[in-house]
Amino acid sequence: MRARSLAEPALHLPGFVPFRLNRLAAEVSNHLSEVYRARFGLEIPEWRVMATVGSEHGCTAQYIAGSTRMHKTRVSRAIANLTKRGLIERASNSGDRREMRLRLTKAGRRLYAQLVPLALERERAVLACMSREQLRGFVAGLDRLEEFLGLRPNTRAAEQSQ
Amino acid sequence: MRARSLAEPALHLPGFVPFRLNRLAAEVSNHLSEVYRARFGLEIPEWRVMATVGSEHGCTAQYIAGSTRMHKTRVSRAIANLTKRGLIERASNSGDRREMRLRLTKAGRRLYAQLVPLALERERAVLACMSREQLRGFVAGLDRLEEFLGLRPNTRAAEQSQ
DNA sequence: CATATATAGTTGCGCACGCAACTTTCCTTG
DNA sequence: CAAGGAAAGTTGCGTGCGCAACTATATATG
Repeated sequence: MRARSLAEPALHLPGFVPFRLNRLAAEVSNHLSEVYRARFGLEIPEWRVMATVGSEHGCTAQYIAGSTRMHKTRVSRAIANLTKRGLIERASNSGDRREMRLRLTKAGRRLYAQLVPLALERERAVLACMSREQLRGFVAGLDRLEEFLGLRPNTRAAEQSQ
Repeated sequence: MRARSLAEPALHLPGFVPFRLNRLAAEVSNHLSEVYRARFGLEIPEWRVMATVGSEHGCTAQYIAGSTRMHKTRVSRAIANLTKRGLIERASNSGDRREMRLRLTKAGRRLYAQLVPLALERERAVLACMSREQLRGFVAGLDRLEEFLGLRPNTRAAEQSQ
């Protein structure tokens, strides 16, 4: 466990994994945003809400905040925008009147059906730079890191937000 | 190359790599920020500038923007803050009086010497969740993605900014 | 040598974000 | 069933960010 911090601390940002992850994530997001921003007028929070509600019909804002790890105010504003645009609808008819069940409207489902194939294609185009073996190793690392950092309980309720 | 977008588009955000990268990067950054924010009062842009200037003595703001892929205004403001705090100093004595050569001050070098080992330790602590073999595979994927996305020319001049 | 164009860096502006505080509803516990 | 506390969601506020425009300097061109 001896660190290499003797005379030369030797931190080079381009080789520092936390920095590399940030830069890579930002770059990949930029690629993706051309799809959901330029072509559909959605920002990242709106896109994430659409994607979540699209596959988890009837979920709550709290659930979205937990699974995407977005701050609940960010989720709240994204939902407000999407509702105003008529892409999702809120139903408070649950047994718990504090929470709002979210669903895509007809227009929302139409947009979702257009958006998803394009998003998947963008993902595929980026990941295509790796061999199948490389991709397997990379995703295994992702899995491991997410589990270690407690990002894995996606399917579960994800009650404890940050 | 047949996509799976027939009836069910099948996009599940927790398995969508661009999203996973964003979430992971944000989480790792949070871990790191406890070091440079709480203990040294630096935000991400300031930390990146410190780290860059610390290893690339005499570099310019343009170089930092290119290598970190931060917007030049973000870099400019970070430099202004760090200069105000007396951690870096600007010298316009170059042959080109438009650009400013950046260096750590004595106080800056002191802070840098404290900060770097802690940052490296945080990186190590996170990466320690992977076996040596897993880490190798993960970093290989990182390398490949960065090269594909044009994020690699770090050591070079990085003249073409975004 | 004058004009035009490009580059390094800064600043005004609008906006999205996170924090804290708030409202409303639910769930305790006496 | 009353009261305290917790949870879902919203909103006011301050701030950091990106865009566009700007200043100043350097370089190209007639």
